[in-house]
Amino acid sequence: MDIGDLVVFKAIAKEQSVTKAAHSLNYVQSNVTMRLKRLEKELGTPLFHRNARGMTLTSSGKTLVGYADRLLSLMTEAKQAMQGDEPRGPLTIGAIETAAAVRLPAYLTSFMRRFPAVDLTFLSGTTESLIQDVLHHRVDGAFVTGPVDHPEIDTFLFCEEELVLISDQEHSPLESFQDIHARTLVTLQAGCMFRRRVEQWLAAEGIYPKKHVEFSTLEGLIGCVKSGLGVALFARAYIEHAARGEGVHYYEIPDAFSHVSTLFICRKDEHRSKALVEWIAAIEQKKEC
Amino acid sequence: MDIGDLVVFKAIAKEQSVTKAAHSLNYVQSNVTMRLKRLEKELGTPLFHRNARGMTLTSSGKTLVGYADRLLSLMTEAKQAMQGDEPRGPLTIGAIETAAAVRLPAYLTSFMRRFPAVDLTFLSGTTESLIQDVLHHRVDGAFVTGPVDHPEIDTFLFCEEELVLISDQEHSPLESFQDIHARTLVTLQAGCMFRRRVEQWLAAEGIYPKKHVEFSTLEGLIGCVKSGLGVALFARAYIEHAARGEGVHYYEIPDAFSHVSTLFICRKDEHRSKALVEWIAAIEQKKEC
DNA sequence: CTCCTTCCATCAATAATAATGATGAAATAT
DNA sequence: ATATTTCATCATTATTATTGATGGAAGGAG
Repeated sequence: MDIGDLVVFKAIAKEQSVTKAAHSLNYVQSNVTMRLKRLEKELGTPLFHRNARGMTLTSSGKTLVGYADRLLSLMTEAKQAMQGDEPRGPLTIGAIETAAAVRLPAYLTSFMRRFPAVDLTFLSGTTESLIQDVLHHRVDGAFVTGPVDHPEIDTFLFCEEELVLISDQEHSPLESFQDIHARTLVTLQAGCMFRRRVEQWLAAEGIYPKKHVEFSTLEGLIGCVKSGLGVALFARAYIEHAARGEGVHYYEIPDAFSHVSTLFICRKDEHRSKALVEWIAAIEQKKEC
Repeated sequence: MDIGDLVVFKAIAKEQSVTKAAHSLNYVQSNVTMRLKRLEKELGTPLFHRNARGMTLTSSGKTLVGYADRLLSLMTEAKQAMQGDEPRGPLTIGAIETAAAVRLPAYLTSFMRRFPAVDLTFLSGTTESLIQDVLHHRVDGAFVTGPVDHPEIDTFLFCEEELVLISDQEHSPLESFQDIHARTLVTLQAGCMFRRRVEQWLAAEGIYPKKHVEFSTLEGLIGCVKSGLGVALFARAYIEHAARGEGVHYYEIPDAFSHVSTLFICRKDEHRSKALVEWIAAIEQKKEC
């Protein structure tokens, strides 16, 4: 069943005449007749009564008018959904745990409020896995730890984090970083930039923690630090946010290792959906403030 | 936006590959590529990411999948609505007042229960106007007073009515039909078979009523007879039905004028909708009982 | 690293389909 | 009766869809 035939059919039904329908469609009469015949043949039922003065719908024809209307309006809706200026449709964003936790929620809420037709999905991963996700189109973009330098990827600075060393308040405060020798180091799983940074720093300082425990979630990690399991490197903003800092000591570490940038990345070359364009625009606008 | 293109698009989305989609559709690969390109051009947005190993949906593509599903299933539904064995769609039936009043309601109720997908519409008229309505497709069929003899029309006996003369009970009962000379004759509007029959009969008897009042509805007519306005010719079944006979005398008239058949008529040659075929079948079945 | 395979895009040629314009037949209105 | 209006049919032309062959780009295997 061809859509064009349905348009022709509707015109005939409206004009109650093949000739008039042909005029209104800027077709020749015989063409309209042929298309109607094809439609009737395909459906196996006459759609019009042929009167001497024109055409009137049969029972089947009346039924088809309803379906034709629905089909054509659904098709129009589909086109508008694809072409409309308003962003809509799915937008899948990846984020490392740390970014997802503190800075994103507020941003995300305002975006969803502004573009309610966008169907936002989030998933988390490590910087490395997210870069692969972006390259393979598994996500439209992702928040990762900088720097990222890849010929296929565009980067946008989202925020800068300062890493601090955290420990619990039950143990006596650390006198110097050398005290870490006697403590357990708690990190997220391999691949997390926080973990790589802490390893770089400790290697530079010549410090080797007594033990190493690996966690997969941020909340789990911070809970363990609080309960005295060990020390960890963490984003200051996150610690200071929402009273998560209670029961925790924190210590600044050297600048060279403390500064971590969170970037939003997406593929460079590709066509970007309206939703993604707006998402990036919102990030750049936020940076200005 | 061509439906065929949407089918091709869905195949590509399902197979995540132009080549595989071409195979599954029994097309050549280049053809599938072309159709996809056309669709993307028409919608002004890429629908797939081109990876080296195949195709993955873009954001717009994901949106379109939803619409394509809806469109295709609506189209299938439309076809089934047109071709399905179950009667459905509009069925417009005309009836003279007398038939519509007594005999039809029960029949109609059972039909609607049996074929809920049929959208039944009723309208009333005179035998003459209804014959024209049938010929001009304004109704699919009609109940009229027989006999009907027209080369384009098929007839089916619906029921036989016996006409009786009715008068009120306030006046003294009629001693003979000659008493009608002194009474008012109440009829339906011109064109009603009851009226024609009463005129034929009275002419044959040489009776000329004092006055003549014309009504347009049955209930109005019978109400007026009851209140003593005059006499009328009426179907016995209707008078005896649902206590309408209270307050009314009735008198049999000669056989030659008393028997009236109610026929169902419809166009002879035309394609008949499933609903109409069932409607006629039900009438013929009823006759057997 | 190179070859091999797999995938999609492009293009020219052909097959299929749609649109046209002319003609005919049937039914009304003049 | 005649002119007019209607839709159907048909041959012709224009357009579009499909094919088959070729090329380039990206992984995977050796």
